[in-house]
Amino acid sequence: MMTEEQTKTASKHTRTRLLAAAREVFSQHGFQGATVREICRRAGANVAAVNYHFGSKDGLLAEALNFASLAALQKANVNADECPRMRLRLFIRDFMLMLLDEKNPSSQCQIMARELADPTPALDKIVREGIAPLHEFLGDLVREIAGDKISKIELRRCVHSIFGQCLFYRHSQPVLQRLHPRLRYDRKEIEAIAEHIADFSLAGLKHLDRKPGY
Amino acid sequence: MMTEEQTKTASKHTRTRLLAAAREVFSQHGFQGATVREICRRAGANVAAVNYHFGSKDGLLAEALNFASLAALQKANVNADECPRMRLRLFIRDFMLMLLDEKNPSSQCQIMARELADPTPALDKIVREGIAPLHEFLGDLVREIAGDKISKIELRRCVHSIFGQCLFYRHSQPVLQRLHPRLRYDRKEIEAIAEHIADFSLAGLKHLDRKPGY
Amino acid sequence: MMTEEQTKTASKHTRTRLLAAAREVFSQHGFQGATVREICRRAGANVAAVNYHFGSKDGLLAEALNFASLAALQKANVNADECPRMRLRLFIRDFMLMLLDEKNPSSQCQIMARELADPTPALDKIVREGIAPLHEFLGDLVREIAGDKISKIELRRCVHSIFGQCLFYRHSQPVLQRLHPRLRYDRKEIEAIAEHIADFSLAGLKHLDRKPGY
Amino acid sequence: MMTEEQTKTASKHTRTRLLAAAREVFSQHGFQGATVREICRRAGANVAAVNYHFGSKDGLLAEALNFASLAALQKANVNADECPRMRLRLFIRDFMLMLLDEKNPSSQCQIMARELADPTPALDKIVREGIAPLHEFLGDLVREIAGDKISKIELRRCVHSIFGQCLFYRHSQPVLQRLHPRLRYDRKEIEAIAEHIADFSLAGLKHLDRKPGY
DNA sequence: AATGAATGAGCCTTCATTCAT
DNA sequence: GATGAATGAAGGCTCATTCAT
Repeated sequence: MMTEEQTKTASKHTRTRLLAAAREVFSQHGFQGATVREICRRAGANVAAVNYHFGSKDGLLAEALNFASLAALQKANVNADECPRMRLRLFIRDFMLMLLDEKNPSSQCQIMARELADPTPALDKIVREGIAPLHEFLGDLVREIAGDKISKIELRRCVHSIFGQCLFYRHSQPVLQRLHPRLRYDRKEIEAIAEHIADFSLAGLKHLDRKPGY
Repeated sequence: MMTEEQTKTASKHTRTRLLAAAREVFSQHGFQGATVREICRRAGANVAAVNYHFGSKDGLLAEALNFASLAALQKANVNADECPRMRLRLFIRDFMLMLLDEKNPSSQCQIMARELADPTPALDKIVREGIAPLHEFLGDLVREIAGDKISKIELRRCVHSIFGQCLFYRHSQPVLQRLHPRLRYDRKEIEAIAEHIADFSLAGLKHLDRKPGY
Repeated sequence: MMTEEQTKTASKHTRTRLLAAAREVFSQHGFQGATVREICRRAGANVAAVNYHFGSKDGLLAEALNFASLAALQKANVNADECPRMRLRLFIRDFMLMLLDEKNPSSQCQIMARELADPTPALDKIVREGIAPLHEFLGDLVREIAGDKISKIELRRCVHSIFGQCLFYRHSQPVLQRLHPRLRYDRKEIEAIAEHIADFSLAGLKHLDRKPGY
Repeated sequence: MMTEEQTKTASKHTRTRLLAAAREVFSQHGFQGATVREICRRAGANVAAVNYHFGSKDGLLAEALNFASLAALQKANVNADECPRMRLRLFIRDFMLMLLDEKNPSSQCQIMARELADPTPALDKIVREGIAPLHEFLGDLVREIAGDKISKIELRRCVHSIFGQCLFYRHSQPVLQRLHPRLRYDRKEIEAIAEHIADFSLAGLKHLDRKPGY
């Protein structure tokens, strides 16, 4: 006999619920900080469920990773019928929304961001399939904006500058909460921040024209 | 019976050696990843030493934190007889050297950077005594450069943009190692990166003149 | 949808395949060391198959036991048209071949030999249906050789001496592999060992004539 | 506050008590069948004690092994002022007493006998330090009895025959208990068995004279 | 002032077994 | 007749912490 609540919870397959719970817990506590027990508890499953479905905690992480949203973001950007500078704006905005959306507590980006500070064996896969393509994508976009005069090294550093500005709001979130306790990162605020980063970065990129070779 | 070497090592108070060891281990493995045993082993002390001297692992972290170098960095910058833009260059360079210097494995900044991703009770102290003053300092400097027309909000975001670019190289180090395995962050490379960040940021700041209020 | 291969494999009842797999795994890893999963995997069956068909791991062991080959060995020996001493030689040779034959990985004897060291509930059945008749058989044979003068106690000890010599090569196999790494137990070697045991034992039995009553 | 019982139990150092408990449990259940929890329970220690003192279950087994009694047995035999045949009798008797003494439930021999059926990483050490010297010792003794005409191969097989007879009473104990439920292996019975094995074996060895080269 | 020994909570994993279909 | 999914008990081990000296 199940309560309605349980029925509802159990309606999705345990496997799927485990993945959802894992994304939540991993993004909140990091891989090391997360416990299989907590994940199973949230998924309404037995402790052994993780090992049954994914072989190990590592295996669960590997499957919890999902680069679809990152790929979608890139695809949408390529398809946008806009000039490169505008597409950079769009990219930063979409990326920031993805990074900071509180409504999606199991955001892939949060898990990935966690991995940076505390790498696990899964980081190789993350870099290969998630981050490297993203850096390449942004590199291409920056090249379109900055022109061919920009050196490879400088291009890379510009990409880092842009990602650094964006990721700061995720990595430093616990700090920012303490520095500015009242600030809420709602959609409007996120878009404003994205606009700032875009302005700031486009100005930075423009500057390179006048200091070629470097 | 102790060898001379041991006597020499033990001559510094165990307490001091524990702190040094803690800074090393915390900066390398993060708070959660560090183990009391490893710290005591490196300090040549007993497992119980940490709890004896500092009450707990948390207490050890709290005492291991040392904001002197951060304060020194700010003081040196204020005293520099340079224009604000040049002082921003200096600041970024010194900050980056502090963040990435591999020769100083117990860098406070590395510990603090770790804390961002995985807050412990010590984070409050870190933010209050280390990060908040630093943000304020950079805020003042940015204001000197950008002028009074810049809004408070915009000022804050510029500070974030600068710190974000700098911290990226620390937070994303595991990723960067995989993306560019050959790159070594020696002093020359760090200074080049700092120069890029300064150029990029100064251009970003300049741009604000033409978009006041925002 | 099944491939023809699978169909062919599955054509034997799952039950039968489970028994075969169980004999293999039990003889290789012992009862405790064997896992239901491994048995089911080798049988190409579901994890639940063992419990479905045999109720439990214990039940599987009970059914996996098969004393047919032991009975056959005794019957063949009885039917051999030879003198008792020659029949003892035959018996030891056949028993050793059964014990050590590597080509028959699911040998009953190997399972039974395992049981000796680590009794399970199945041991009662093994003793009753397998070992006790065997001891009785060998006891009769020894009596034929040693004559009626030999006491019951002494008879029993002689049976033990013979079985002990034989079983040593199975029980101590891991040790023997380390003591004499190069030695291979092929058919020729096994027969040579059997001949030695027979010689040694017949000499031992003969000696009793001169020391009756003991 | 401790009860007198606890005080008494705790009077020996935990480490020592753990070793005693381990020998008991290992000899009763084998390495795999033994649980760290049970060992700690019997030693009146915490579950973590084993890992603290011995690093792991494996480490505990390695330290629980003690070849002193085996070595003592050999030394006593060498020092005995007897003829080789008599020394073989003595050896078998002492060895059997060691193997079967029920008053010493943590007998090294019982642990070693367990290892044979289910080898662990410790078996290498056991063979190297315990069994190999023992086989060598018995080999030398047998050569003294059988003379130099005996081939190396035959010598080895005789050693195996003698050890096989002795070990049978240990390995097959669960079976023997079921075959002869009334029989008790008290000192008198053990000595009688040892005498039988010695008689049987000496007769077996004598026989070799008449069948040299083999 | 400091330590070696010991603790207990908790973690990941394995395994035989059971459930629902 | 048989299965994939799920369970719960238990196991070895790690770790920060505490105890007795």
